[in-house]
Amino acid sequence: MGSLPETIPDYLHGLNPVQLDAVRHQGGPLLILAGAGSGKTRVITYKIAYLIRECGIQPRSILAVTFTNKAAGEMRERAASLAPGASECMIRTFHSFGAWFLRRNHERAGLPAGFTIYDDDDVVQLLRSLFPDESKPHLNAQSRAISRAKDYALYPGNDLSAVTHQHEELRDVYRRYHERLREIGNVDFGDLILRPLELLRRDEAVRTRIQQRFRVVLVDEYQDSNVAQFELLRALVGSDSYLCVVGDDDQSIYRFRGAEVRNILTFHEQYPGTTTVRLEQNYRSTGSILNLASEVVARNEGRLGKRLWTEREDGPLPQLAFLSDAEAEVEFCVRILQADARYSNTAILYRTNAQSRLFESEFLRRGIPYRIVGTLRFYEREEVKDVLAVLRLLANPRDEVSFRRIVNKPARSLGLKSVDRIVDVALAGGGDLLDALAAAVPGLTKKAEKARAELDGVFASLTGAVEGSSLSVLVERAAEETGLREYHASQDEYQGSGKVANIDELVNAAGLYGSGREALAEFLEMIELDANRDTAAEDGEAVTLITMHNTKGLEFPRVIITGLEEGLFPRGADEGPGEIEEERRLFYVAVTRAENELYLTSCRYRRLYGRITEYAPSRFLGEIPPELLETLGSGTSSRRIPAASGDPGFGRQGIPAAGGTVSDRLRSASDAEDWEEADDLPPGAGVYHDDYGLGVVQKRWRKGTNVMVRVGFENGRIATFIPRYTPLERVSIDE
DNA sequence: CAATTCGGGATCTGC
DNA sequence: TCCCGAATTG
Repeated sequence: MGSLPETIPDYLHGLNPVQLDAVRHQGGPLLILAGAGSGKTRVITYKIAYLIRECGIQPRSILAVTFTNKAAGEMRERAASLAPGASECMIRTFHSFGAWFLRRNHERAGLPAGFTIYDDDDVVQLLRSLFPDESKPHLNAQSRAISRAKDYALYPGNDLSAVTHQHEELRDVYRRYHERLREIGNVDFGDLILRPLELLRRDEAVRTRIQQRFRVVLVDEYQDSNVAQFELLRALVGSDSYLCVVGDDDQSIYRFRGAEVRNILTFHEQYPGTTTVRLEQNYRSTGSILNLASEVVARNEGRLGKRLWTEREDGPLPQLAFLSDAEAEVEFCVRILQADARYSNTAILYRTNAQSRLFESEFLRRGIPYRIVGTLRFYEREEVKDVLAVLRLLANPRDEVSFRRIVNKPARSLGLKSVDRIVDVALAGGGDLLDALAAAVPGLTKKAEKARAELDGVFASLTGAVEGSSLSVLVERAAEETGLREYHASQDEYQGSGKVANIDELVNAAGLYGSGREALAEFLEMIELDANRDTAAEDGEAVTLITMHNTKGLEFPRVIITGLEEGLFPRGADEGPGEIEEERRLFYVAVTRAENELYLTSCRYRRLYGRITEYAPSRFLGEIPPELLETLGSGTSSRRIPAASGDPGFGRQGIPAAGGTVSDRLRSASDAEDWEEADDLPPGAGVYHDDYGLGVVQKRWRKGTNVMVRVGFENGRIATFIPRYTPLERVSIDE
């Protein structure tokens, strides 16, 4: 690596001293612990520029890995503006890097050139064709377990008990899935990491070549990496490569899909000689927002520890509103929105996508413009997946999942039986389904036989078009000649959906690619991996509706975090302490999105599966020192705020309501509900049960004529009771 | 083989 | 409450 320049180049002058250290660091491994809003992207992009401009590193020997395409795109753009050569760097997501690598080495990796990527839905379909008698929920669970196993780099032969309790069953399911997927010649998301890892481990020539190519490896959002990615990184980084990872252990929120916080917590052990740099100055939020965030996350045990600070002033205190129900919550948000002409200043955050519904319908009704980030992903739409299935089948004719998807859509009298016969013929002869379609298939009815011949004609013609015409023409013809376009057009007609428009969008997108098999594979890869590109225009005055997970990396002048109720957020109230810590980190992420103003809302009643359920306020509210926020309408709370205690899973006290506050007025409507039989057992109340001991009421709802309560006990048990029949003694649980 | 109806169960987060 | 899959019927 080049020598340190004597003077600091001009373009680095905007950096603070710690950032500058991180940018100029050379030699051994570097871990940058970058707090929320600490200018992380800035540091990475400046570092890329610095490596190119000052250290004489070839741009093409720099690999930067991110977790989302959005982050990759942003990094690419910003780096290129600092150092023109940076456009030659390889800046990709882990998965997209894996796909690139496999595409380039497909032969050595044992894959056909036209392999495509199966998403979760495809995986379930494949499992379904292997185990037709299993229920869908069960297959969903198996698919999740398999993908989790792959996150941990586990194979069917490994001990899978970490992934599921039914590991014997999973082993068999996983094994058959694994074999079938190899026969088909496609990969799933996990394979995009695992198969490059396998190849690098077993093929020294490939490993040496790639290690020589990438002299510098940068990883963003390292706290979200999983075990397989950790291993891949290790195989990728040679002894003379420079490795720099950037992340924030406090923002690790993807455990459910295999992210392993330990990767970042133990990085310095895995890579001896690591230099650690902490970016703790926050440039985003006011002091009072940061105070609140820090207080909450400080309760987590498993963290490296870091305290954000800011030069900004304290600003207004975050506000907390207790509301009666989700309708009142919408109303509350609307009022905040109306205090400011700029809708785009505000983001409304929620834990689950389902919560967006009420906001959508109300905003639609009132003419409040909004945009939803990341719910319906473009390629997951039915019509898009249909057309893609045709294309994928052209790319890889052994793709059984895609074949089954479109063979009888629109209906052409090829039912399950006939399709099975065709697939059987294919399996008997190498697995090529398009060949089977062209062959004589025994046992078909006259009608089915005619349909088979027709479909064969369609695919023969499309196959011919793969090399001959441009990709957008191919996509167009694929939609047209299979009848999918017409099929969806008629759906549009009586549903008023915009399916054809989406197909057109797909045709458009294909226009950016060339022609031929390679372009086709590249296009399909982009669609699969760049899942949530917004079809709607980004700009314009609109409120943002978004899940907390999706806000990672974003910021807004004003943030409203909704649904702070025990059981909704944190969600995994009945799971282990690890789950709660993860939820707490998610809360931290959500809070630190806010630049100037922060609002928190908590509803007493919420409709769940058509039933009205009463919830206790989120325990996180009890973890905030009262002086750090303003409870709406008065200085005192109008509802029981859970008091924090040493044991994060337990303990809160009943503070009787203080009347006459704004929040009281806001929640008038549904309070009229009577809960006679369990009147002294509202959520948050302490109870004693003869067998289970001390507990806290988590939820209360109606079932038929009975009132039910769900109680979380000190010993970790969760149980549901009908208070009318079960003796539950109301107790005070103050220490 | 396709269309209609009915009943039971429930996606939490997402590359 | 809503949606999907199974059973039923044409």
